[in-house]
Amino acid sequence: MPRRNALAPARRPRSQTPLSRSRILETGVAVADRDGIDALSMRKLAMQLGVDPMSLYNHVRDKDDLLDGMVDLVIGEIEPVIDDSDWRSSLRRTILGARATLLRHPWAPRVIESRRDASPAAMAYYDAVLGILRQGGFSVEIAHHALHALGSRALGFSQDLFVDSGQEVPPPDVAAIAARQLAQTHPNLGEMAMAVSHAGGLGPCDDDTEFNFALDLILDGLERLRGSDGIGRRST
Amino acid sequence: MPRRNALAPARRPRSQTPLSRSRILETGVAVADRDGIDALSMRKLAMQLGVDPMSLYNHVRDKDDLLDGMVDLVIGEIEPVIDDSDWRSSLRRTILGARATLLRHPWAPRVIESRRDASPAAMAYYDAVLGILRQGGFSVEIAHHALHALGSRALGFSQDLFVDSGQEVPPPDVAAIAARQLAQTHPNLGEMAMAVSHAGGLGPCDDDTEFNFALDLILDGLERLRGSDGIGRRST
DNA sequence: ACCTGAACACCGTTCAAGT
DNA sequence: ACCTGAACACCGTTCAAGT
Repeated sequence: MPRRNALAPARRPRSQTPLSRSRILETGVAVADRDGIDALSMRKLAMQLGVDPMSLYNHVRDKDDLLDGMVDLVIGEIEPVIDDSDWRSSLRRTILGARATLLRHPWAPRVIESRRDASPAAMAYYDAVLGILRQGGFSVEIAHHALHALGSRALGFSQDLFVDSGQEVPPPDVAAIAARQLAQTHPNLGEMAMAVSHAGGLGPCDDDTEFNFALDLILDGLERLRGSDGIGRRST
Repeated sequence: MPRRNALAPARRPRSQTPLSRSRILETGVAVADRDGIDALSMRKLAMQLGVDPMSLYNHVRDKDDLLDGMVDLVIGEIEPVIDDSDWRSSLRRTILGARATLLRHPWAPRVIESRRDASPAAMAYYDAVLGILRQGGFSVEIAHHALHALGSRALGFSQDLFVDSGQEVPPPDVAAIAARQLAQTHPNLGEMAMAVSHAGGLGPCDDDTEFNFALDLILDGLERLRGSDGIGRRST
């Protein structure tokens, strides 16, 4: 908790410390962490800093530049794990570390996906990930494919479509009824809903479990391609 | 091209055909296809329909409801391929079909990711995908994991972080210089940039190639788990 | 050099009034 | 029942003026 006053209500119209790009970015991250990214407007950020909205534009080109900087700050928090003994555990621990970081900034995934170019911190991170793969014996080509195959998972998140997070877990009996009704129109979804929760009802999925399952699936697949040159893949 | 007048400039202040939810949704899709999703405002959509902005609210709860409906329309275009002989090719062809559909609506992935709940069409699609897996011999548990592991890929897209699409391809000599300069600060990225394009320079990645690589990697991994109950997975 | 006030051109949406 | 005009409460950003 380094930024002591970042979240305190702006009591004085003037700020005591002079405005700076990094102060703006840090406050932006703090506001987004607290209120969500939709609540982050240039005007509100300025108010938080005790400053006129237009003053921000002396340190930040526009809102996109602000978001670029915030993303860079967050990705910069990630610390790649380099453990020369084993590419697989190095990469796995690195990615789970990235995941832990991004979980502290729930708004980050969506903003990261909307960026056009990789920020300096993202470049450094990807360079480290590539380094782990090359060190582990992957060809340049396969390492490149691997990065694409991991996609956002390389940074520790997966855009879960139609997420049920934030939805409350219904009591088992209600869930069972819902699942049965669902099965009438969508038998396979209904069956799944029935089976997903141990109680036999429709419960929310465990994000961490699913993330780890998919990550291991991909890492296993990559291990099988290690040492090959990436040529001659089957296409069914 | 069924909607003859959907894109014609609104010549008359009144529309001849009465407003309806489906006419609004179809026009919304058409406008987003043509101008991008950022250009789609309630006001602009109303103008396109030759109608007062507020009239839309008689058929659509709010903008989120509009986007929900547009997503439902697009996902409804996808036709799952059911070929009982082989789960793998059924699923593969289904997903590549979804991909072809979404490529016609470049705005859709981002909007899909922002939806809270699965639309009716999405429910039907996922039910079909689950059906393919169950028919193919997967346990409910593994089929469920598979859906999560596929993530957005089940719908035919992968959110490529920091995409270089839309960027022009530099001439080989310029690319080579850029790659060499990149290598000074980021050796592994530089090496990759050097190797990616056949000409030895930094070129844009082939989205289709990468999508297929990752899809096959996942399908291969799933095939290996087929028939198991999903219990007893290793965690490194 | 940095900050600011007023202003511009947009948003989504409410609400009361029309037909 | 459906449509509308005016209005509200927001946006990001330009620009000329201040210090």
